[in-house]
Amino acid sequence: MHEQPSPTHQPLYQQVYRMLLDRLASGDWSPGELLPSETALAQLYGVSQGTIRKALDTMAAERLVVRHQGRGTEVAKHDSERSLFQFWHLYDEDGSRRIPSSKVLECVRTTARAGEARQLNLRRGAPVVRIRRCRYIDSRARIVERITLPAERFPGIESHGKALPNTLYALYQKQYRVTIQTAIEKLRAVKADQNDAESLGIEPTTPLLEIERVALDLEDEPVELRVSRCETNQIHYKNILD
Amino acid sequence: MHEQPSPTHQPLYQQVYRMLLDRLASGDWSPGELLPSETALAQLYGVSQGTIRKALDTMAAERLVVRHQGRGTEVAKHDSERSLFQFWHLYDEDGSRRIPSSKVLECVRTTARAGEARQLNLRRGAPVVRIRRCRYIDSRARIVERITLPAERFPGIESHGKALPNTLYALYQKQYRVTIQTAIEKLRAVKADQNDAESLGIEPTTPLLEIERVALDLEDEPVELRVSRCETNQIHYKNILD
DNA sequence: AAGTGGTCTAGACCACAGC
DNA sequence: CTGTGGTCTAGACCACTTT
Repeated sequence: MHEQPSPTHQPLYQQVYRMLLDRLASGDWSPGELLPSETALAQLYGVSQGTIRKALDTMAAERLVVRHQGRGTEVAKHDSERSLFQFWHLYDEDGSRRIPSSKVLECVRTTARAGEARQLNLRRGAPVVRIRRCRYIDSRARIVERITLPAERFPGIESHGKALPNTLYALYQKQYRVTIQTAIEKLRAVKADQNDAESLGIEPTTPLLEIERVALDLEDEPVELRVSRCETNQIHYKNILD
Repeated sequence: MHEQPSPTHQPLYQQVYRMLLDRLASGDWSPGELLPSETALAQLYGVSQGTIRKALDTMAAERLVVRHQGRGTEVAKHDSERSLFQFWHLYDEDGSRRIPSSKVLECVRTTARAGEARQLNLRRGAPVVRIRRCRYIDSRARIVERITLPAERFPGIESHGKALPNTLYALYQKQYRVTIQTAIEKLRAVKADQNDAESLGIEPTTPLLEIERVALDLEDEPVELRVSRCETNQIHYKNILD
């Protein structure tokens, strides 16, 4: 079905993409569910199957959905595997990913500092939940993390206390209907401070890799701020440019 | 045109992609040139225009070619803009990319050390060219780099001496027909050594961000090893995960 | 005006999953 | 066997660039 050549003309498949994304974000379909088939969607939106296909292929490329030949198109789930492959960049010297374990040191509700408020797009003093945890690889403490969440998006999450699960993104999605879609990281080299040194069992002034991550949801709203400091003697951050 | 359903069956568009990639790698078309039109390629390979389109769209997604409506499909060129957007991840605090200037400290032909040989897929002691340079942002030295090239792929490059251009990838492509397609980076936090400290005008033990990059050509052969050490007070490494 | 890539459609056949 | 997504084709029309 064609339409008016208006000044704000967008290709059909982009319009369909937008509509499907909105429905995903509003929770019309849950992670793990199957979307209607291509032919059903084509009828629903009054376009050809090829147009639906192009929209779905785009969403698959962005990992919003997973296509299964013979089965259907599934809404992407934050199983531990996806978290690992999309959001975990720390590798061992031999090139293998190491799944760290975590120990929560602190998990409290408080108010946003100026920097946190700016990065999470909140007003200053807005309620946030702050988590500090230490992460272990081969039972050696390698990473200290400070995580800040807007309390409004995660009501009552602080009640988990120190029993918070290791894979937070799966928790966000399952319990709070928040899907992490993108993350922006800033990396710097810093000196370990007294706190870092104690948590990691190293001497102060040891160089650490600081990773400051802002995670965005399906609608590109920032929903998590995470600052990780890593001891990079045995591990490194791997990035592929292509 | 369909073909036999053999056990090694690959979709037509992937076969076409492969053939086009081979012709690109072998230099049948030069960077900046226009490929034959979709219809011409369709005739040439005996497939439909849609199949050619799918292959070309894939190549465009990988930045191997650039599509221009009304003009044609161009072989991607390593202008400074592309180098900047694909391979430069250091940003200012305000979020803008800073183009550094460079001063070459050393450019000599020598033999590969064990580590260099391993990463560049050479035998130990193979001839290499080693470059050391210092890079400046806002006329402050921020980065020291050690670059290692397999001499066979870049014959005579050492004769440039200290007059090497700032944008090396454009030189590789233009003068040596080597196109950098991918790069794999490993990031670590390290202490500045005596050399770093002198070059950057900082005190030893200052934490530096070390970026170890192996750059690959169109055929995924490693063709450059580059170790950069950056002072990250005013700049940071930015990475987007999506 | 001619030629290019971009969008959209319709229909055929194949490969795979599940009943 | 049915329904799903994956591949391939053919043709129409549009938007853009060049001559």
